[in-house]
Amino acid sequence: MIDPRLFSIATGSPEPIYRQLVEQVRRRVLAGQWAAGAGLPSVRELAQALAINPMTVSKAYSLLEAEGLLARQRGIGMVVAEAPGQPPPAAERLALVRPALARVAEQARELGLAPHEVLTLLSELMEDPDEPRP
Amino acid sequence: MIDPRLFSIATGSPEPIYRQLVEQVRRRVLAGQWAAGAGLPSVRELAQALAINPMTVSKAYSLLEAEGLLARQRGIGMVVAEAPGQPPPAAERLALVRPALARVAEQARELGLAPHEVLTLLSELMEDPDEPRP
Amino acid sequence: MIDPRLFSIATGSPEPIYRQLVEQVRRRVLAGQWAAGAGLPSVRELAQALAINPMTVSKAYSLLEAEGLLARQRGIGMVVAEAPGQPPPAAERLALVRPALARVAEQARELGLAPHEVLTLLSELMEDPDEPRP
Amino acid sequence: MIDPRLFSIATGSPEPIYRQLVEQVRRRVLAGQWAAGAGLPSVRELAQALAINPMTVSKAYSLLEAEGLLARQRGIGMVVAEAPGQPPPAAERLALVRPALARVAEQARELGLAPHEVLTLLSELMEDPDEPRP
DNA sequence: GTGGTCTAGACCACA
DNA sequence: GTGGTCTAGACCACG
Repeated sequence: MIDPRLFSIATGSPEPIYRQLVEQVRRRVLAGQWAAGAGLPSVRELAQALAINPMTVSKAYSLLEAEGLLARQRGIGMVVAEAPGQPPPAAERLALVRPALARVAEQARELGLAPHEVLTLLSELMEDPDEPRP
Repeated sequence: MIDPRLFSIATGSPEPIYRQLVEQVRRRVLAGQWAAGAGLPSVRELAQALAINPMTVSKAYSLLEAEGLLARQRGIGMVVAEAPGQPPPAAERLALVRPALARVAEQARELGLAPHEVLTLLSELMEDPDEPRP
Repeated sequence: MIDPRLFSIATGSPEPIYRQLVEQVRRRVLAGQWAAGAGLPSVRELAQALAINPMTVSKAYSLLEAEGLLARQRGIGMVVAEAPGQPPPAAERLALVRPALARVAEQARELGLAPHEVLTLLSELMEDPDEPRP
Repeated sequence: MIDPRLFSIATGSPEPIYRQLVEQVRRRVLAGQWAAGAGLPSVRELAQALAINPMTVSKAYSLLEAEGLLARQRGIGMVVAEAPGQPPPAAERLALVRPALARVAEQARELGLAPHEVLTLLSELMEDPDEPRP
């Protein structure tokens, strides 16, 4: 079973808890970090580990089930859904960051930044996210 | 007067409309793209152009006035405030997109994307944001 | 605004209330019975009309929004989403009844019924659902 | 002994597994497809063949025994009970699919489908259920 | 044990 | 006014 300690929520964030959970799971499943069929922590267990209400976890799980990323096994719990046949292609995963990237690009243009400035910064951030600011 | 068509809102975005407006104006003023004293569209005019509630525009203008970026001129409307003294250096403007860029970079890494894939996409988006997806 | 009295729930049914609502709305939207942009009853209003908890209505609306059939207009309420470009083709609507039809066909075969017997019955039911049984 | 491969369950269906089993058996016994006295697969064997919990099979068998369709024979297992007297007429068996068929017909009408479209689809499904979708 | 559903009530952000 | 989120607690069906 997937370790409940792999999940985390930022209580101070404006992003709702259930959505933080949804996106954590979605990214890990799409990236293939969890094998198909792997069992997720039960609603009650994860709720206790995160000190939140079980319904909040349940809501996240339900949305992921509707999305087809998780499957319900009755009496067992939630498991990672079988991939529809193919491992997720890079193009599809790339499409997931496109909207956020487009928003940043728009902001950079509004700030009058040159493309190479932004690209250089992104390159650094992709290589080593924890690098101290110059 | 500043053209209302320069403003845009993404209705599908989770970001509130008033904040989208605030940050668009803030970035353009900080980038020096609008001269001090330039007049902004009236609340009613901008609200109609964007098909949103006038109260939403008013809220954005009020926040920008409180921040000192806009000033209210009786009988004229909102104008761009005098620059506080110095034109902002590129490094400082670049720092404004750093958090958003870092967030995207983290998501991309979680998705197992290679840096060059993301950089290529950003490069395209910086050059021509309206380019149709392949 | 769409009349709340158009909605109905069968309290005795094993089908959950929120799902009854989801499917009622889905069929009507897909059949084009409601124009794009038409406003749905507010959560509170529909909840009161049906004498159920507002969260139950909210859950149904949220699922329909995730499915893309409804859209949230902030401060206004839920509206029927714009069709992606085309009115829903008959083939797509037909596909929606395929699983249920396949299940019935399987049952009929298990009962040793001849195809023409079942087809005749369905034909009657399609023409006049309230016809008394022979 | 009745071949365990005659049984099938749809894991994705909202219908509980034990009820899928109960109704499959009930239909086949009523249709006279299995002779009285024919032996059913053992609980363990069927559970393994369907990859489900033995308790689920046991529950289905118990319900069918209570209904009088199956009988428990010591040392042998479950067998098909003696027919209550008369072979069931076709009209009676047809009545068993009527409710499900009426439900599908109602959904099809709500979707604005023409009777002949639905009848054509059902005809295909009755002839060859495993035909690939066009 | 598992998840699902519904209720009741509180608080929040947005328009 | 709108919907969204979270909590708490109850009951149910399934395995």
